[in-house]
Amino acid sequence: MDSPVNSPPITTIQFPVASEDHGKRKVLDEMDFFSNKNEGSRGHGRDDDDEKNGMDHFRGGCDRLDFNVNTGLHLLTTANTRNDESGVEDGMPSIPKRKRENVEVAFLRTEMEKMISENIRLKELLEEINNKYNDLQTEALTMMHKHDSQEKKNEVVTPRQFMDLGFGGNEESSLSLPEGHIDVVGREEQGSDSKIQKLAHSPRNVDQAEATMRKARVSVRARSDAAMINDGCQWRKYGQKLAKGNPCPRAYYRCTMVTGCPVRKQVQRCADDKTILITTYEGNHNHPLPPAAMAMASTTSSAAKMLLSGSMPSADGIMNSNFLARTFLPCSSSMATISASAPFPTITLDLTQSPNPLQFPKPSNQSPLSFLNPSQNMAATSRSATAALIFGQALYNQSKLSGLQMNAPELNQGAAHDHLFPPSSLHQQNQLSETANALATDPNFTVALAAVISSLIGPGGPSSNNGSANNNNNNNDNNSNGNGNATSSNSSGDGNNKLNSSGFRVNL
DNA sequence: CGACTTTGACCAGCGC
DNA sequence: GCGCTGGTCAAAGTCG
Repeated sequence: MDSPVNSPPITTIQFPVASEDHGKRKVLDEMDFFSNKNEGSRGHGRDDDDEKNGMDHFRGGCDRLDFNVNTGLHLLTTANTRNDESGVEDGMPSIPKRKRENVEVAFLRTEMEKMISENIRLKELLEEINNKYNDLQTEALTMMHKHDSQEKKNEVVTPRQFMDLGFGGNEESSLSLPEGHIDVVGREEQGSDSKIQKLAHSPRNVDQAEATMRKARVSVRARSDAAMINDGCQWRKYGQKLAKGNPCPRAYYRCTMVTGCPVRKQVQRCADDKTILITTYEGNHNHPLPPAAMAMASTTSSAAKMLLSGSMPSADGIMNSNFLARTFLPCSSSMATISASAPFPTITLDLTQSPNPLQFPKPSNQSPLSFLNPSQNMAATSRSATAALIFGQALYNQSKLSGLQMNAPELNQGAAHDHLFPPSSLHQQNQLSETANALATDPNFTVALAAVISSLIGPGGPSSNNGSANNNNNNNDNNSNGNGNATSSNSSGDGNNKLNSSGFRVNL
């Protein structure tokens, strides 16, 4: 790689970042930008120590500059080098040169301070945006709770459902439940509350929480001819059952990426519409995931956290239908529902309907999610994963609000609104904007999105999707040999790089 | 031969 | 207590 023999010393010396190569090349000191210029003039009898002292002084105060503003330094150094050389060759005295250096140092310091202040300002701006976002969410949750509290009287909750949802699924979500959780939601009159609180604080809380977390389920409905949607994970089928009320068998899979991973999923076709594939996830991965698998994993994890963290509008676990849709996707409807009537708390992401999440541009005659990929041949399963990713991030943001919701002082005050949101388009736009903002600013979202796009694009573009997604055109619905899809967690490494050139960012 | 699927058996929870 | 149902296990079969 490096050819120290033939290359001129100055041109081969790069930024310190790249100087960790093996070989004889010396690891350059932090300020080799400046020392370079001396190498050319070394042996001229110049007072290098003075310069070095000056640079050391500068270095001592500006360590952080090395990598952050190296480009600027490089440019200045280049110019400076020329000036220095000319200064020496022109016989210019060394004192003005030092003055120039001092000016440069002062200039760089000023630049650095500017950057720091800019950084602080941006952080404050981000914080402000987040606060506004949280406020809006809190307001929405408050109104939702008021709305729910009215309906609560007519609904019956089984103790198990309440318990499952009452104390969070994991330690994090458990902690997010304030002590007055039950009081806040006005259910203290229920006899089971004390029992639940006792359970929540018992030594076995962690075990039970884990069990509860595992019980929380995320169901994804998507139209697909494939036997299984491609979520990037590796699954192994361990059972199949004919469930009651559905002629299509239900297949049971467990994650095999790591032995002992608790994540399982059930795949079953909808009885009413066999083109709809219902995939139900349960549990959280206990291992690192390939980027291609992060979409669905983040979705299930986020949804489960939201379910179990008590961020639901009512503590009894009954969430109004379409609450999520109205909260996060005000322009959509009925895309996400939570059901507490099932044996386990289940959130259902319905990706079969027409609403267009986040109002991405949607070409006509295409799937509502086809904005994610211009190719109509793209596997519907991958589109589902992408949409699920968006849902997941929204759910995650929702889950982070649980504490806010529970601590909202106005939570129990009388309800003045019958609707969750006033029919204000401005409100909706603000909320949508905040949601999109939160999505875009979350690095996890970016990473996961990159993973999804990489899985969509694949090494050879949309037509060469990775592994299983490309095989999803099989029309053998009842063929249980669905694990041809399982080994699809590859092609993720370079996929991230392809993201930058995919042009997908335009849609964001 | 190892990994995976198939499929009947087994178990636990729940309702009657 | 019994039966139903969902979920899991594990032996046998299949596949590359």
